[in-house]
Amino acid sequence: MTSCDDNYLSIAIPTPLRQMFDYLPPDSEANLQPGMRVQVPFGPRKLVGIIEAIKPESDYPREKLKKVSAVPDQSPLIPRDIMQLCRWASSYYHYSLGETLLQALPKALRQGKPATREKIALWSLTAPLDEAITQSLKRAHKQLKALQWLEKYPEGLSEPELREVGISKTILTQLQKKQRVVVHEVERIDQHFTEYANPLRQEPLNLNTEQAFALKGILACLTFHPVLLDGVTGSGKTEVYLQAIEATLKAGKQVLVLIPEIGLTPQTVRRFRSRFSVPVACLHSGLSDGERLQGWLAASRTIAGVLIATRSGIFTPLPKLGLIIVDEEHDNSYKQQDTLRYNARDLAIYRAKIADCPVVLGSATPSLETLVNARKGRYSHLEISSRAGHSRPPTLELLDIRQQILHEGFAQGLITRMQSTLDKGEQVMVFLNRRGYAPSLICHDCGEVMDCPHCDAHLTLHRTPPHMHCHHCDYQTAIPWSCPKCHSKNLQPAGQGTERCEQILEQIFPTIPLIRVDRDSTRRKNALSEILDRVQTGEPCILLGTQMLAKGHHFPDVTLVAIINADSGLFSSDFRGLEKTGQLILQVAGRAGREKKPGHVIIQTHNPQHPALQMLVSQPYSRFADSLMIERKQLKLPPEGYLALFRTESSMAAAGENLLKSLRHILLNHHQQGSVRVLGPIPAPMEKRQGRYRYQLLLQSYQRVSLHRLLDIAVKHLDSMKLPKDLRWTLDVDPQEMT
DNA sequence: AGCACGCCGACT
DNA sequence: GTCGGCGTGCTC
Repeated sequence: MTSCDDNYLSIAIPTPLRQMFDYLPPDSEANLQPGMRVQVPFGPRKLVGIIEAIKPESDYPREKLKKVSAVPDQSPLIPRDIMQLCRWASSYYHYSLGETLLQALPKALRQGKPATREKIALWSLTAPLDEAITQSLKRAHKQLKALQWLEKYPEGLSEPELREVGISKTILTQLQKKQRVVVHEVERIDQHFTEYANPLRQEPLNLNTEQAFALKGILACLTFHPVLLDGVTGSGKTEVYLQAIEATLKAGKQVLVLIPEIGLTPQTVRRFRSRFSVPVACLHSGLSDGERLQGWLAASRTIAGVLIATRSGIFTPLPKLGLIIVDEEHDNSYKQQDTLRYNARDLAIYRAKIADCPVVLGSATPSLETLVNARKGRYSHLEISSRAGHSRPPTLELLDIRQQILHEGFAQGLITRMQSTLDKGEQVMVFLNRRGYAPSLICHDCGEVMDCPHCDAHLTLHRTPPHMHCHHCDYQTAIPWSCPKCHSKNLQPAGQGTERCEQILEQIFPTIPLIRVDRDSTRRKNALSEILDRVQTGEPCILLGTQMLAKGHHFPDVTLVAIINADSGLFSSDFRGLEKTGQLILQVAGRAGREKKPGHVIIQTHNPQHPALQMLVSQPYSRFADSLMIERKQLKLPPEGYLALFRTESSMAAAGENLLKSLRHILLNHHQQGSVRVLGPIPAPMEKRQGRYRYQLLLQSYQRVSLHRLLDIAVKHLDSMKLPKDLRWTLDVDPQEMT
């Protein structure tokens, strides 16, 4: 409620200007509250803004104030807790509050569309499934699967829900033609999740001792407490999550589950939806703007009891929030790499504090940041060291390939092991973190390497379809006939990509089905889930792929995992390179094996004596992490020190460097006591990218507070400068990658 | 960041 | 004579 004195509205506007703008209330008698959406005239344009505060005075001359032109909603779209979260994010990441608040809303609302729930089309069976129908669809695998899902949900399923379980519109239309299914428009149910007699659809599984202990730890109290759930892959973390969610729902509270970008697979959603009868909403990049709005509304109106979302979901209102889960908390995709550069895992901690609820960070390979917090007692540390259902952990082995004859990157020893695994009727997974045919094309006569004209990077050679491709700026060109420098026709691919690997493996194992999984082979919608279905049949095959193989999926019939080029991760210019490599290797390793058939991992390396690799294969992850921590401590690097990185980008090579040089001077003048180190400016690891020159200035400190004080000064300084038109600067607090 | 205003070059 | 290049300045 606003008193009659409060006649000025402070409005957050989506502009990089770091200030609020005052407006007069609209003519209409609206119940105005902070967090409400407004439409305002702003210069020559009309913008959507958020009421940041209602106040009795304004510093701005009254006659110059403009009036709010419309108030589209009855109540705030940004509730108090989300406002608090955004204020914190805005100040911590030194980003405009207006832009922070607006990015917290789904695009449809940002664009001024009404916050209304639409009618939805629900699909359901025309008649119960019987033997005859099942028989008739014996060869139409997918159609039958669709009918089986619909049978379980007599109330009907929407298209997005069906898509999440791998059923496309095409399948539904086919079934509609056969009159097996019907579609009807219904009002969306506005039943709150608390009104379901039993939130469960399916009974929980039995927990082993460690799982039960972990669950108890999470539910020990329902007030704020962060928990690191440190469980090896296959230890049954998800079942612990599900039971913690169950308890939370039964207490009348909602749950937010954050998942890495590629982790939000149909299988994940399926698992949650089959367990719970209350609505499970989800938000991820595969949805349309309209679908995202509906998911957001279901969560913020307490219709959904559970929200599964990727990083931006951290900003979704959940009025009854009672538990946050961040799965695979070490995953890089929690860090936004542009605009507001937040880390959703870190925001999750703050949000749980606001909501006064438990927050679970789950991982088999926790980030060093989280491990330190656990060790210092800020988080409770719950470990699950054994795999659920008595399955044995995978064994890891370093394969020394020094002085060995390599068959296009494969050591003979590895090929032999692959053969014997396939002979046993088991599956093999080959992990290679490089797309394309070869990472470069080189002139055998003069040594010239084909480079991207816009970046300091080699062009990747692709064979299907044949072209040269820059993975940094998307530049594409035909494969050259001859060397542009010496005109020799002797151009040779150098190094291995997945396409080339595929070709080689087909030669070595001509009778074995080979399945390639990378961004190129899975571009088509549903391609990945079709591939995964095929692997699940258990027939012997070779699964070849990139990162995509490492996340979210489990391949129980894979018993041998080969990591082809582990070395590329060992000497990365980024200080987190080793940590990321170790996590990746263990994540890949964790994909394999089951109860009676444990997985074995072979890591090809030229550096078998590398201490980190040694540690990784012979010791638990925590020891590996310890060894990395020593170095971080010595170098003042996270988690022992805090970093902030200024980046510049300009088509003129010197412009950015000069800006950062002047910034450096300002900072050193303001800050002589030396608790913050200012390093640089230096060129970015890839100085030129997309035709622009990039520089960086690194700030490093043991004290977060003094670092942020200095950042305030720096940002104020940069804001006051007028910069050449194409010179951009950004600030990255707690940068994840220094690229 | 947009977007308008404004002041100089090659076109129907 | 006009369309349009992007410099500069403002946004309650």
